[in-house]
Amino acid sequence: MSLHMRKHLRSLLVCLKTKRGKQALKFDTATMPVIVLLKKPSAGNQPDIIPISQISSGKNHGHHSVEGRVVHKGPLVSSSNYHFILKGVIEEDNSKPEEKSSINIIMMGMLAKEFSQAVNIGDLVVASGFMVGKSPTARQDKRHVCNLMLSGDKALIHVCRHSPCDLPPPGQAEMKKPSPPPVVLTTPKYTYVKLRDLKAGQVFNVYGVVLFFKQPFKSRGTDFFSSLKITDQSEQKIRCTLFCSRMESHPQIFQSGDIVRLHRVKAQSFNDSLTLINTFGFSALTFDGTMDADTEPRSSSKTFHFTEEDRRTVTELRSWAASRNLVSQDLSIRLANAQPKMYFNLTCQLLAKAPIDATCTLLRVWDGTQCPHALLKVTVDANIIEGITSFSEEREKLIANVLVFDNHVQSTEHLKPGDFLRIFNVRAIPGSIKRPGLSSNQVEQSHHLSFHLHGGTTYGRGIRILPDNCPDVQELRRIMDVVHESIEINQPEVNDSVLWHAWNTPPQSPNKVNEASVGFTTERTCGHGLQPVSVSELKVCKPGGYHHVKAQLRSYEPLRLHRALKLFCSKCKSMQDVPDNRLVTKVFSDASNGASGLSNSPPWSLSGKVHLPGYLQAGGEGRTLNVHLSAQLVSEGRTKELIFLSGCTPDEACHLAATYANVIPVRPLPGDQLDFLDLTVPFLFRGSKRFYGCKQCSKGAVVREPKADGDKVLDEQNIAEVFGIQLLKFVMLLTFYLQDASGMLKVFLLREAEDFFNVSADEAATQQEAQDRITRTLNYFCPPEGRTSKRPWLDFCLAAYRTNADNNHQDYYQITNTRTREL
DNA sequence: GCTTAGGGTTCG
Repeated sequence: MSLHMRKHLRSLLVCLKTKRGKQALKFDTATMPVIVLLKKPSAGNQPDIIPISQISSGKNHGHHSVEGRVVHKGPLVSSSNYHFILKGVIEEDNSKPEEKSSINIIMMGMLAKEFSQAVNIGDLVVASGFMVGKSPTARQDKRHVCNLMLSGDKALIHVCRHSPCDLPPPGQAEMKKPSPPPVVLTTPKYTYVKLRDLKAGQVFNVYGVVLFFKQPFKSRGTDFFSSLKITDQSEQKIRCTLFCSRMESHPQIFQSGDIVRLHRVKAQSFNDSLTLINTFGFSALTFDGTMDADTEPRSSSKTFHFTEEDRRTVTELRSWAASRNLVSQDLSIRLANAQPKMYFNLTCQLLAKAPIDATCTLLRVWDGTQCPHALLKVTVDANIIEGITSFSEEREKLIANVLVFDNHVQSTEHLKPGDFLRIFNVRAIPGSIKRPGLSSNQVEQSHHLSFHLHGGTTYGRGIRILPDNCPDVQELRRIMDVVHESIEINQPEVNDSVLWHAWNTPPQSPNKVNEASVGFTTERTCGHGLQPVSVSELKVCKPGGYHHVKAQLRSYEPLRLHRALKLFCSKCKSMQDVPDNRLVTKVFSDASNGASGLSNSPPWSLSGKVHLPGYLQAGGEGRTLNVHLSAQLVSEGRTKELIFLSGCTPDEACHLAATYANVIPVRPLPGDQLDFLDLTVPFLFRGSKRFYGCKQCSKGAVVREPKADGDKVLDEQNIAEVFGIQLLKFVMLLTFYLQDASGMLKVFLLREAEDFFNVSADEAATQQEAQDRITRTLNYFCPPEGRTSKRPWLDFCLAAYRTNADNNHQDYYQITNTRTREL
């Protein structure tokens, strides 16, 4: 490839990139509508190229493309319907005069814009995914009687630059650089109408909250069909009937309450009410309807138009829907709550699938919870199972067999083990049902549940794969991780593993181990006269209030207990992880490298050097650090109360904290000022304790001379106050998964964690003994080597609450008025 | 080529 050609292509691609950036549109190079190629695509990679003369409006050109050289390129025109339109003409090379070998091409939408920027007159292009229409200008321009219309997802234009002669001669390379669009474009603006204002026969763009939906399914015709009912602030409920040849072009609705944006839908009267039907150029975006959820749209198209105003519309619809309690009946439940005869939506992970017969497929799924009812066991020949064929006994208890019938068998074909699914309108069927094709040696149980997805699409029956970024999937993964870990720990063969021992540093004092062998229990300290309820009863209680339960601790997280420690800001109420030691070391080291060490000292300080012995450094010969002392404290003989260190490591700060009451790592600023290191790391070392400040609430914190009036002791409180630092407090946060015969319940241990363990978070942060007590307690409640029967039954008092931000009516529970007692 | 389906529980 010649140099000027490379240059030209580079400038072309750069231009595409920057232009896109300005439009703030989503692009994926894989589906970029205009693709610049160095070679013509090989025959296998694109539809058949047919001669332009063979184009006819009566033919199906769905699999055809045409090739031609661009002989005319019109201006890019802004259009209210399609955002942009551009007309061009392509002509076949070596064309015969008697053939109609030049044809008008009309590009719409982003394709037009891309074409305008990327393609020049003289370029050879291959167009595919076009519609064929009658050319209204055929008489005048003497070109082909048809024109090619390119818009939407399928439309594609390849620009072929396969030989140097396609490129401009060297001298013209600069001139041929794509110029800005020849028309001044206004920002395209879509207008949306409220559902009450729809008029029959007209095409609209609308927003709506989904009240009901059916997954797209193959119609008897050529398209996938999906149906939904939406509403908006105008209180009108409107049904939508959508036909798209591609499954992905349908709105990707995961649950009722999702919000859809539909472009180019036509209002039609059907059965005395208006229905919306998609028309040419239809596109859909879908948003999570949950308040405060991400406003990232779900779309199969990479080139949708999405503005801040859209974001606002979504937010408004969300809060409106929340205030109207529109989607109160959430049919999604966990296996733990499945009851006989229930219809429900199951969000789960597929572990294995197996064809039973032509009308039935078995899906083996789990959602991390255990169904309280005995489940149907299905015996299937291992070699027809796709996915994991056998599970441990513990794992098997968590797996549900879902039998999928008739039309849904087809939609299981593309499912892969590991996929996260939502199965809509599953039915829990009690008792034993004979199924065709199943061997007779299946275990019959008197009271078992089986799960069926019946044929048909009533009530939105169907299966959908949920993408990884879906919040429900993330939640599921998290639960599964915990359950998975807890199952692994319960496996005897894993019990001795290095991992397990690594998590549990052996208790420091052997005496404590003996004490621990006696065990622990919990007791409630509240005066509530409440009768304990079962976990499943508790879940159906009205929100709020206190509840007593008797349950076993099935698992907890974090399993690595040091991660239960958090830093809490009492001012902004934020909670953060304690920074990892490697991160702390890096911040210290960056600060040392950035400091020259030669700056002047603040006027209030006495500066000097301190020598540290070599054993602190690996193989080092000792280090000399820059130190600053408060002149006033020194004059009062209180030299050992406070020292500022610059260029030190965290270990060195710790080491000096044995000699000096307060050690503050600093870095010199230009001039004679000192500054704190990044507030990610401790700003103060006192004895074995490290103190952190809130980044958010400590803006404007400065190192200044500490005031130590009279004999006032300098501690973390008054040091933080003097410097303007908002001190963070250690807290503990654990999640317990409590279980009784009726189900599993996730509860938090936060506010009263210190009372619960009878250990302060500060102690847990620094003292081995405190850490041991927590570890021993949890090991007793949830024995790593133990089976369910070994877990003691524990009494809890729980406070139930709903957070304001949450609109999916998820209840949360926190352990309160409960403490552990040594037996 | 211009339909397909147009919500309201099941064969198993």
